[in-house]
Amino acid sequence: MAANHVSFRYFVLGLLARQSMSGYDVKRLLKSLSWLIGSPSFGSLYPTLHDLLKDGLTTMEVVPRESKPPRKIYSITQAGRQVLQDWVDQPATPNAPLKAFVMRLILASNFSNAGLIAHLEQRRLQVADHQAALERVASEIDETDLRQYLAIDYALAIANAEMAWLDSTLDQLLVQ
Amino acid sequence: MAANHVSFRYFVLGLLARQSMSGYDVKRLLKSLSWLIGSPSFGSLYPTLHDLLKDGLTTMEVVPRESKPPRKIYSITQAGRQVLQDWVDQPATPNAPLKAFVMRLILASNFSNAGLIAHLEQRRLQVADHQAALERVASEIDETDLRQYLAIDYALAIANAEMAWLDSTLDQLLVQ
DNA sequence: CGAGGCATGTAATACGTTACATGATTTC
DNA sequence: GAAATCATGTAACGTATTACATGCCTCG
Repeated sequence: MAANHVSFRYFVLGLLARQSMSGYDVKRLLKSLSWLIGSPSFGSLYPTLHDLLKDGLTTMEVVPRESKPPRKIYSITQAGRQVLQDWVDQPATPNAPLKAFVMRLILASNFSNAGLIAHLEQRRLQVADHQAALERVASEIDETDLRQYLAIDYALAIANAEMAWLDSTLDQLLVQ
Repeated sequence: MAANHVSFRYFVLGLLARQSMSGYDVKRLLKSLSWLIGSPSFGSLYPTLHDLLKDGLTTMEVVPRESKPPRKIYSITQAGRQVLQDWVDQPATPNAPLKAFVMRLILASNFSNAGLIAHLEQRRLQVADHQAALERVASEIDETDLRQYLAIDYALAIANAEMAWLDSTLDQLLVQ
């Protein structure tokens, strides 16, 4: 139920776990990371912040400023940290989109090493599946039209790069 | 206005331009390509198909089968091809998500060489921007926590791979 | 004999974007 | 002096997912 909403909610909570900040700050941070995960509009960000507050996962402090609208600084609570930890420790859903993987990757780096490794290994399995599926498709169209092959070739290039990164990163984490 | 919906609509139309098929066939095809673009549910696919038909961009033929529900085969019309061509020839929106790029890449391979090159060059500019943004973020956090650097490193690895693919593919297309 | 694929479709619900509202300050 | 950034928020609207409804066939 509502996996996207839930993960975005927790992702925002995770950003607040690193550092207390205002909604505007969250937006700015998200924008700088927007390439692979996108950046939600204020229309969904502010209500999310209000929900987290209402559920006791954050607290909010109004910081007034002279002749400017006051900033509202959100901080994570103990309850919030617990909920976040539980979420990060959960195994990823089987066919999670790239976006979900990256969001968890950003947060997982704050938590247990074992969880991080599990997360990467889970992703490795998925990427391997995708590679196989892409190669299957490639073998079917290869001979007909080179132009049609472009998109598959692109996807394979990305998948191979991701696989290489996962392998080398897992190596480094396991050696430690 | 509703760029996502519009592009998905046209993307389906583009798949029908390659080959006439049923809604179920479209779903299967989308699933095989689902890695980078996702695969919509029937709840949005069937209404989209109905819309395209209603707007005269496709025709539909009911193919009955003994003791099975009949299949509904959709084919693109001349009007549909025109609309599709116009859409493909449009320059990509400035900050289009990866998904939109891939959808257009899949379709662009069916159309003009010049349009395809323009599409790739447009994307090249965007990826270069992203690389710069990621490196800016990387330089800010580098020294503090190596674990936090992971997600940035991941994104950079993907961006670099995409850049390499774009360069080599553009080379090939321009030589011809 | 149950699970999953084939094949279509609708309705309720949840989600997200766009547009609106307000207003000072900084940058070109 | 216009445009962008800072800073918050709500309401209308569009879009998508999930769940429901139906039913046969095939593979293990």
